Amino acid sequence: MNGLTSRLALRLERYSPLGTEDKQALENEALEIRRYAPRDSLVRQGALVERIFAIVEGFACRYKLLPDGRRQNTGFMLPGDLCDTRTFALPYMDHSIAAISNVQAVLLTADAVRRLESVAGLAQALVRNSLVEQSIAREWMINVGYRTSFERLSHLLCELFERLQVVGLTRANACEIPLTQTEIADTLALSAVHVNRTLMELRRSGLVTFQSKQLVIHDYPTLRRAAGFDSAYLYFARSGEAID
Amino acid sequence: MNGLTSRLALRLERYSPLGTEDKQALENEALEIRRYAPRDSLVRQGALVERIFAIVEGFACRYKLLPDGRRQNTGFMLPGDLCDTRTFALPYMDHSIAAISNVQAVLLTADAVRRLESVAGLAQALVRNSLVEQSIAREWMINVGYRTSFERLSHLLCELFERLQVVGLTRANACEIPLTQTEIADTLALSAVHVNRTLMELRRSGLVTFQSKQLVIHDYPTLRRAAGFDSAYLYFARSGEAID
DNA sequence: CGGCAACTTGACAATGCTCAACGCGGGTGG
DNA sequence: CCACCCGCGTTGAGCATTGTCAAGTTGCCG
Repeated sequence: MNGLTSRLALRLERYSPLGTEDKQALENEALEIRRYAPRDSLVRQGALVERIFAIVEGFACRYKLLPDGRRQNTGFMLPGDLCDTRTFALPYMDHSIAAISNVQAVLLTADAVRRLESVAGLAQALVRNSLVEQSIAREWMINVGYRTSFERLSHLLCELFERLQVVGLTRANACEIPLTQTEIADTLALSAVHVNRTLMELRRSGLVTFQSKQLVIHDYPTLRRAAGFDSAYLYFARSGEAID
Repeated sequence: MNGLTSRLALRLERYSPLGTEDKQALENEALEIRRYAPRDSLVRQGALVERIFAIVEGFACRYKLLPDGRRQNTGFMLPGDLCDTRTFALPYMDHSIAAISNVQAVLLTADAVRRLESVAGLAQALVRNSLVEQSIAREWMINVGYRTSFERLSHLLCELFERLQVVGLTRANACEIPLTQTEIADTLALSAVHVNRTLMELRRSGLVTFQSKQLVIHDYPTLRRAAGFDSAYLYFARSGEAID
């Protein structure tokens, strides 16, 4: 297996064990690779669904725009993340997807997806992948809903760290998160100014520093507690173990 | 077709046309019916998934609890609504489902779901049903995120009205919505007190009255505009027409 | 008739927003 | 090579929306 689909495999393996034939099948469908620069659009709201994406490198995000220009990010797609394979069943996109950093993505056609889903080991992993995306959406509703700015930000950082950890993109207690404060604001439904202040507060309280895209977590237990973070909603099995 | 699955069929038909054999298949699987009183639990967070639900009568809601007792409703299940058929692929529920009013639900086993999905006309409708649920979740993220209390409430009322309309549960410009102000508050991430004030404001401005569970919309065009409501995310085709 | 849940209203507090100004750094064009 | 510019981050001051607390009312059900 080359580097291209290895993150995808790492990710899917947390949902369901994969054999070599499963990984090979992934590799076989990784035919069309595309690169995107920050802010490039992958799909736009209202567009027909002709390809779905598997993110191989970089951060992308799903978002919706309000008529007055406000923007809400409804999900992040990290390396190893894959769109719901059933997306083809709807005629148009209800939201947009754009690159945040430099992104490399595998484009999959409906046919490619059909072939992948017919591979025994992959089928379940793909289904679970979509279900977890829904679970994350529900958790985010709580995040932008009842949590305070401090909890929101802490929670997002915990989630990003754990999701990156699964695909091998963290070092001990640090990782790279290529988000601007404005992008975090559009995710947490806060103003950019307030994200800045909250980030300062996190720094002053010694829990976390986040500067020049580098996240360093100084006190994870306290951070988790402050965020009310319980990773159950991510459904990550320890690698090599069954999820249930 | 008896009354039991008729709402379900009405709903699914908006996603994909159904033939008589499709409706018959639904009817055939409606074996286990259960009734729930307000606040009864249908499934609890953490529980194993053994049955999924199709709501035949009444309102239910999905929700998560925060450790300190705050509660966030993450979705409503109205008559005709059906859980994602793939829910069985995850080992435990990440959220709970409870009845809001008196509820009548059809319980479906994994086997029943498999049989339904093998019926040509139903398969696509079931897939779209789940995708729309995800689309609604994204819209709700915006709702609890950037919208003001006035917009939030207006938006929720628009959504509920249109969803009920599809299953024939509205009269001209009115419908029954069995929600308390506290339940609305837990949905919109507002305090119950503020929901009350906002409801008053809607009433004073002549857009809507909502009293003793009866919603009456006096000026729908203005309400929609105030809410920034665009029903595209619900993906309802006009009955009898293809969705795309 | 009593009791309880839901609703209503007022006063006050607080979290987070807006506006505004300024620093900093990297990229670009003269 | 330097100067400028622009995006991003930082900070302050004042304000607004919404939360909290508290008290009181209404209406239904037993």
